[in-house]
Amino acid sequence: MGVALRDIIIEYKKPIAWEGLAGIAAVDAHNALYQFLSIIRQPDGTPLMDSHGRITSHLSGILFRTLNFLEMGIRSVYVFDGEPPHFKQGTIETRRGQRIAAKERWQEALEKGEIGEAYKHARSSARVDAAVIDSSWQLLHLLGVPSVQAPSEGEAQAAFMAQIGDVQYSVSQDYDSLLFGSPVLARNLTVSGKRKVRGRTISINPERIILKEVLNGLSITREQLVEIALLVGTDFNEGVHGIGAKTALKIVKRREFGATLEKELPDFDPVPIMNFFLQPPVNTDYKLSWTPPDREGIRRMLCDQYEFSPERIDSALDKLATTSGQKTLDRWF
DNA sequence: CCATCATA
DNA sequence: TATGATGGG
Repeated sequence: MGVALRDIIIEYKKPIAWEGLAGIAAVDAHNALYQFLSIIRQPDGTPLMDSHGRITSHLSGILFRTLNFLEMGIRSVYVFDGEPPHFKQGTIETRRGQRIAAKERWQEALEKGEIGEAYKHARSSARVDAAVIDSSWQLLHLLGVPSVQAPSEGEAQAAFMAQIGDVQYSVSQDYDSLLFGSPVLARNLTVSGKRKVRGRTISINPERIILKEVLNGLSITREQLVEIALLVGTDFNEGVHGIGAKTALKIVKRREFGATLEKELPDFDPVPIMNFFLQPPVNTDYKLSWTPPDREGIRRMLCDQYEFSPERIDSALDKLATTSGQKTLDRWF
């Protein structure tokens, strides 16, 4: 998923306290939803579902995270993907195949009673489908959180909104929004601050990446960062086998991007993808406004339709009303 | 993922 | 008050 720039970006990832994140955040909806669907599962891999078998993991994730963000002074905007560019087709098909394979392995592991394996493969089988998107859109509306429909890639739309100052930063686990020009990217915005990795619980803290710091630090332009991405591979192209981020950085700084591509991938034309990163299609016709959560509406949707516990929903909403202080909230809505 | 409860 | 285990739908 995304682009493998980790090795050259790692030193520009700075820990950031929650107070420093107060403001408006453009959330990469697909990334967040995938994360929720992937992780919010029982140990054997079964996602949260209502009695009709409809998946509800993402609704739980959206609800608690949105309310927690509000308590931290973060107003989120969810940015949804539109039509993918035609050159993403290969990636889309590869992922589809991987999901199907993972689903089969999940079943096999279950039959063998291998719970840990089952969970692992179940995670990889997660899919953000139309039902997930529709229900997410509906819940966000009830929470009073604006959603924006991107014409194409959500990360590109989020980057645009950050560039023009409508949001302070974009939120995603992927680095693509930097390629699209997002001045600030925030990662690891989990409230619990903990994650299980191979049985161990490690602490995960929010981090911030400032595009300007990356470019200045590496002494490259955004165009060159995109060149690096094209060499290592993106969602839109395969990249050159054997070239990682560090090698790509050297190549690009030596101004050998064109020569390297010509030699290694003579049939690949990078220009359309380059242009897509540098001037992606974006929607400029949106408006952002936040309203207080619609308690009754949320209850009707989550409790009456999806069988959430009313007690849990009430206590989550009560916490927002009291702990943050009504004055603070009134200023937002 | 997050909330909640048991345990210390 | 902190940590770990468990359940949520």
